[in-house]
Amino acid sequence: MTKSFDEYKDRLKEIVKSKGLKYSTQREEILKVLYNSNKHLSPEEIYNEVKKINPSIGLATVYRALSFLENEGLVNSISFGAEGKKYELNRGSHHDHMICLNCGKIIEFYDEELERLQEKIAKKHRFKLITHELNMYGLCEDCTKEES
Amino acid sequence: MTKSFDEYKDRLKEIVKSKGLKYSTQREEILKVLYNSNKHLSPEEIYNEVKKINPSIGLATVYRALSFLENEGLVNSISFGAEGKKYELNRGSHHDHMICLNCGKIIEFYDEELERLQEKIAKKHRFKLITHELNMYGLCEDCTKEES
DNA sequence: TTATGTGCAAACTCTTTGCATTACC
DNA sequence: GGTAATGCAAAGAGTTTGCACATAA
Repeated sequence: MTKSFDEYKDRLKEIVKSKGLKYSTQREEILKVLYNSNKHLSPEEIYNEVKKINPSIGLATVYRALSFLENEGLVNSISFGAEGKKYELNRGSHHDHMICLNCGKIIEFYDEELERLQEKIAKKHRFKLITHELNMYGLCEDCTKEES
Repeated sequence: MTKSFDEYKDRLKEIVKSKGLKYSTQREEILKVLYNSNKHLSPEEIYNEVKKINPSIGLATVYRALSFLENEGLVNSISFGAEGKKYELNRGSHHDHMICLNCGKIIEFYDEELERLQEKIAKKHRFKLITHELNMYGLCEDCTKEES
């Protein structure tokens, strides 16, 4: 089952309150854009989306809000080679990514065995694993066909 | 057994020749810096190292050479979250990385099972895997002790 | 000789920061 | 009313590009 936007909004309110900070509609709007997107968005893309709701928002606010939201764990970022950072809403489920080198499509996946194996590898090196990022690059189904 | 620098140098000469390009000492010097380093270096760090050998080299040359060397497969880059791209000599063996969030140490590792598992996952999604990058973030042995 | 590679500086892109103003508590 | 957050513009950091000159083939 998928969470409603209000649940994320409430979580944001909680965080803001617990830190003695002030609530702002801008942060909420940015969160909403990420909620409504099923893709990973760059700061610039997020900025353009939010402007549709709130034309007077500034790019700096987007950057500041994204750092804030990421620090608070509401949002995750993934960084592709040269293309820079992209953001997605943290929907509570960890996953990794396959990235098509031809069309840029991103396939998210989660594999239990993969998670366990990483823990095992970390342990072998006496490394305390906190998080990880796995990006698999190649060709998606459509682009494989296209190639032939 | 570990390859001598001349082997990398010869490979560079081969590539340059086969493409009808011209050999330059700058590219060789940059390759040498990477050969002598056991760490991942940023373009800036590489620039500073090369300047010790060749004080008149320009930063732009370093960037151009790194792109070239990476395209030709002599060098690999890995991109950490915000810290940008770092480069290492491609010593022929694929590996992944564990990055200590406390001291920044990078542990390289290779795990056969992990490679196989990724192939399996890719196949399940009809994805043609070409390459991948796995970064595991956490605490290295020393920093785990320090924490207690 | 001729085209590639280089060094320098300027241009560009992406991100952060300072500051006056706005808006939440 | 006091302080955090915003919007704007300017500053920074990192990287790329244009151009004249140097250099390998």
